Amino acid sequence: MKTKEHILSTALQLFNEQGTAGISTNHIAEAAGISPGNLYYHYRNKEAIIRALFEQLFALWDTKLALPDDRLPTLDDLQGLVRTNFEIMWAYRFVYRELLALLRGDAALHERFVMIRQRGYEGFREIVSLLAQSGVLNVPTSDETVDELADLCWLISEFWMPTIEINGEAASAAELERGVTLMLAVLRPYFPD
Amino acid sequence: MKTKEHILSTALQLFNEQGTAGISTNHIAEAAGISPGNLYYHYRNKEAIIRALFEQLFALWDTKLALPDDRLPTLDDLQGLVRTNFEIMWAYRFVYRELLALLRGDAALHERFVMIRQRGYEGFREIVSLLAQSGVLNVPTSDETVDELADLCWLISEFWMPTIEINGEAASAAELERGVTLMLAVLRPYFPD
DNA sequence: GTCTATATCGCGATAGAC
DNA sequence: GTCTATCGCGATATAGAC
Repeated sequence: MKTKEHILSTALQLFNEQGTAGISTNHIAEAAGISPGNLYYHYRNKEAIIRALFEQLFALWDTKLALPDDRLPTLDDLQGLVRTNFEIMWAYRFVYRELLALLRGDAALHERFVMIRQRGYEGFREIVSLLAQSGVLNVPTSDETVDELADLCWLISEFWMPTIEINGEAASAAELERGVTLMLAVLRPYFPD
Repeated sequence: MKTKEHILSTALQLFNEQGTAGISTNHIAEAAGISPGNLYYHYRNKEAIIRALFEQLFALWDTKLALPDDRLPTLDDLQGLVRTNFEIMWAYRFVYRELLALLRGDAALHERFVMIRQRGYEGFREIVSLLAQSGVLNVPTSDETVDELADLCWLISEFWMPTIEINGEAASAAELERGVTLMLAVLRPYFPD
């Protein structure tokens, strides 16, 4: 299984550097130091490689974005979640750079992505709701404000990195942290006292 | 100049429907009812067509997103701006669906996009600041909260449509309006009284 | 301005030897 | 599992006639 994983990590690097459109299976094979034929032995085609990378991303989301299950979440937990998400998204940055284009070409992947994403969003919604319940946020739990705040936090979590990447330079730690700041700015009016 | 414009509108439609990656110059020519050679007479290559479409988008932004210059802007103006922006982005929806990929392949376009976008952001920043000055928002004009609110409104304005498009269906009017709602939710805590 | 014809290229994918 | 060799295809781009 070593070659199979090597292909994936090579492809990830190339996709992150140059985008999926400019990278062919030949490029990946050459960069991985194997023959094109060998690549096709391990993966049906480029689409399969992209799918496998998405699955790695899904697995990371699944394992690293867990909520504490023994206590109520705090504001720090929420910030940590967003920071971790930024890290994961940076490692797989080609994904959100061309997400809609990638999903349009692969209906099965699209469906799966939407499902996974929905789970992630609901986790977010749950945290905000629990913060409201525990009084960290001064919002009635049943209020639609909870939904709005969750939507806003989610939007930042998903699209803050693409936003700063538009300017061209690599996303610096300081710029990413600005995203966390903005999320807190959204919530700040609801801090008690 | 009729053919030249016809090529553009045909390409726009195809790009919006199927993305730029899947559409070749041959496809565009065929859909436009002209020969491939003729297309190349009018445009150097596909990149040139994409650039021309970006220029159309820039022109729309420039003419349609103007602030009132005879009075202070209102909250309604801000909402109208975002709605208009949504309309424009929908007409050129292929752009934000694969923005970072498109810009990476064309340094000159990238530079120009960043400049135009910067102008747009500053206009936004200006509105929020004026809303603060005129007391529509209860925020000290010099406060960093103005920057945060401007950043948040801008993020919604740019990425709300891509967000809802992830779910796969065409962006409905109701879903787009939700973006306006979220922007108001960001500002609401700062409404006077 | 527009067409047809064509040259060149690289990609995706497979067959068959090792 | 891995390689070499190769086929077929479609995309880009140009030449030259009309």
